[in-house]
Amino acid sequence: MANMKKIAELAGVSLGTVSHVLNGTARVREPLRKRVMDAVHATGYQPSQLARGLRRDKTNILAMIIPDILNPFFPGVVRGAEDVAFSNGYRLVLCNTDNDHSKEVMHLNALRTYLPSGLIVIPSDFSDLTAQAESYRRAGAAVVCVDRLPRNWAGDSVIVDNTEGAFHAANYLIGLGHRQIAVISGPMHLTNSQDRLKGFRRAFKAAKIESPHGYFQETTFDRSGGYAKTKILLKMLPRPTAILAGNDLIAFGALLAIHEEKLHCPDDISVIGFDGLDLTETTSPPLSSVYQSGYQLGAAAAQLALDRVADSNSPIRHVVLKTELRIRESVAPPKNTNGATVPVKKSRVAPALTAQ
Amino acid sequence: MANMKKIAELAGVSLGTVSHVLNGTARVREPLRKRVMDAVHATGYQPSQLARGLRRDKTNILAMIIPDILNPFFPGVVRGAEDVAFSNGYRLVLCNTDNDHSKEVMHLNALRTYLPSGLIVIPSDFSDLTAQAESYRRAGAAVVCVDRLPRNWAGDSVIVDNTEGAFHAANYLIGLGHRQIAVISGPMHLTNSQDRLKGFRRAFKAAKIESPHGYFQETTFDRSGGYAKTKILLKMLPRPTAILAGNDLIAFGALLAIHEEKLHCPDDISVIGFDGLDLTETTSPPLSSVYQSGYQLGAAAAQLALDRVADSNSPIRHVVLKTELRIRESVAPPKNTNGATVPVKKSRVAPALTAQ
DNA sequence: TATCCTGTCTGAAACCATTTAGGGACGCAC
DNA sequence: GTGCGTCCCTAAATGGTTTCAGACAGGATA
Repeated sequence: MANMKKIAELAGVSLGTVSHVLNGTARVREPLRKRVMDAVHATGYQPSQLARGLRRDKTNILAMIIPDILNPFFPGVVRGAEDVAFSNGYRLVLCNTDNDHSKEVMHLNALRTYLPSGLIVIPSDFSDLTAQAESYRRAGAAVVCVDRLPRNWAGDSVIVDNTEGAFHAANYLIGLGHRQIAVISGPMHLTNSQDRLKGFRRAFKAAKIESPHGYFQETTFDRSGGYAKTKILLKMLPRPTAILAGNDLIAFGALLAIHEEKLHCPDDISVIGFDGLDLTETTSPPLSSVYQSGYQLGAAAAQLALDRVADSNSPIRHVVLKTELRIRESVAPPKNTNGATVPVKKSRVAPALTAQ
Repeated sequence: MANMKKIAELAGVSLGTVSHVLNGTARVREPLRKRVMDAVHATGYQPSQLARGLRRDKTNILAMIIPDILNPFFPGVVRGAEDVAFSNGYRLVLCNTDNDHSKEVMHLNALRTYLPSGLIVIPSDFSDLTAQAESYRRAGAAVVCVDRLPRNWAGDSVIVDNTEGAFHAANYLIGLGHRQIAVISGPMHLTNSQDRLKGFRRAFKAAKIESPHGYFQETTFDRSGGYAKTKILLKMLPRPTAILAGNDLIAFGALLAIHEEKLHCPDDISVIGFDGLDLTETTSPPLSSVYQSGYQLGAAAAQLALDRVADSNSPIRHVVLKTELRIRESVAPPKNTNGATVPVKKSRVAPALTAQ
C-alpha cells in the first residue's frame, strides 16, 4: 500500500502539505492541490485509519451494543445506524449482550482501545451504562442511548413515545367496547415497559376501568413469556376480552396460547402488540400493533452520535419518535356474556384518531 | 489511559520486556513477569489495538459483509460469527450491501485501511469478490465466503448442502403422492439457488416426473416475489398440488397468494420453504421448511477465518453443513381431481428418511 | 528603492503506543 | 579465557497529524 510519503514524493510536495490537502486543514493553492490529488488517484492511496486514529486519539468507528441481533426488532435499528454511519465515512462494530449486564461491561471495556468516536447502546437489563459511559465521554467519545434508558441517564438518547403509543392502543380497545383488558408487560425494570404501562393505565383511568389484579402480568420480551402468561389469563374469571402485549413477541405467544386453548382471536379475545414487526402481517390472524420504526431509531441515534462528535458542547438531545397504531385482524368488539356482540357506537378508526 | 511506558516504569523494566510478557514472545523470569502483571492489574492497562495493529499490520477485527441484516435469515449468521469472534478477542464490523455489487466494492475498499484480520462475506449479486479478495489475501487477511459462492471462488467457504436439502423436500412431497409440483426458485445466478434446483430436479427425475414448463418460476428471495409467482402458478392448468419455494420468504408470499385466491394450504396445495426461519412456526398454516442453521454457518465461517489467520498456508477448506427437513402443517397429500385424497403407501416421515 | 506584510509552502521534529531486531551483560561449563 | 545460553534493554520502525521556524514571492506602502 502506498503511504503518505510516497504521495508527497510523487506530487513533489512535503508530507505536511499532503496531510493538509487531504484534511483541508490549511489553504493550499490549486495547482499544488491538484498535483496531490492526482498522485492520490494514480496510486489509489487511502490513509491508514490506524495511524490516523492513533495520532488523533479517535477512529472513524461507531460501536453499537445491542441485546441480541436475533430479536427481530433490532436488525432495523442496526441497519438504520449502519446506513448513517457508512454514508458519513464511519464503520459500525456490532456487539450482542444477551441483555446480560456483565457482557455489556465486557464489550464496553474491550472496545475502548479501538478508540471509537461514538457508542450507540441499547442498554441491557440492569445496565450500569451511566457510570461506564463517563469514562468514554472523558476520552472524547459520544454515547447515545436507544430504545430504553438506563437509570439516571443524562446523555443523548433516542426513544419512541411509548406512553402515547400504548395509550392509543388501549384506547382503541376501549372504543370497541372492551372493558376486561389484560396487560402482559415486558420487564418492569425497563423504561420502555414502564412507559407503555403508563399509557395503558392512563387510558384505563380515563375510561374508569378498574382491572382485577391478575389482569396485569409481567414477563420477558419473548414469545414463551407471552405464551405462559396468556395461559394464565385465559383461566381467569371473568376472562379478559382483550390483551395488550408489551411487544409483538409477547403477542405472538398470546396468539399461540389462544389457539391452543381452542379459542379464537379476535372473536373470543382481541390482541394488540407493540413494535409493528413485519411478521405481524403473516401471523394468524394478522396482528394489530403499535408500530415503531427501528430503522429511524437507529438512524437518529447514529446521527446524534455524529453530531456530538462534531460538537461535544452542544446541549444534550433527547429525540422522541412517533408511533403509529396499525390495526389488523386481531381485534374486534367483545362478545358479551350471551355471546352476542356489544354494540359499538364509535366508528372503527375513531378511537385512535380521537386519542390524538 | 495508561500506556506501556507507564507499565514499564511501574514495574521497573523496559518497554520491550512489557511487550514480551504480554505477548509471550520471549522468556521472562518469574519475578519480573509478576512485577509486570501486577502493574498491569493495578492500572487496568489495556494495550492500544490501534498502535498494535499499526505495528503488526493487522488488527483483531473481522469484517462481515452481508446483503441486508433486515432479511431474517442473516441475523443468525451474524450472531454466530460475532460470538466466535468475540470469544477469540476479535470484534466484528458489519456492512450491508443490499445485494448491490458496487456497494460491496465500496465496503471492501473502505475496510481495507482498518487492516482487518479476516473478511466474512455473503457475496452480493454478481459479486466480483474473487478479484477483490486477492488484494486482501496479499495483505495477509483471511477471506471466507458464506451461504453462496461468487464465480470461480477458490478460497475457504461455508455453505449448507442445498442440493441434499432440496432433494429431501421434493422427495417428501413425492412420497405423499404429489406429481404436479411447481418450483419457485430464487435468482438463478446465485449458487444456492442453483444447488437447490439441482436437488429438486434430482428427485423429480428419480420419480419420473416431468413438469410443464411453467411450473418453474424464478424470482427474488423475498415475499413479494413469491406472492407474484404463486398468483401465476395458481392460474395454470393443471394447477400444481404443491410448491417448493427457494426460501421461506418466497414461501410466505406463496401462502399469502394462496389465501387471497380463496384456496387452502395444505388441502388444496402444499408448500415447503427453505431456511427454517423461526417465523415458519407462526404462519398460517405453520410452514414446512428445509432448516439450515444460520448461526452455525456464521460461527463456522468465523472459525475458518481465525484458523486461516493462525496458519495462512493450511489447505483451503470448504465446510458443508447438513440441513434438516422440518415438516409442519403446510403439507398434505394431494387431492385427486375428484377431490378425494390420493392413497399414500409410505408413512408420513418415511420419504425423508429413505432419501438419506 | 527599501520596507513591510501576507499568504503559501518546506523541512524537521515531536508524538501517538506498540513490536521486534540486535546487542550486551551475566553466569556457568569447559 | 572462551563459548554459549538466558534474560533484558535500546532503538528503530509503523503511518499518520500537528507544530514551528523559516523561505519566498508578490503587492502595498513609505
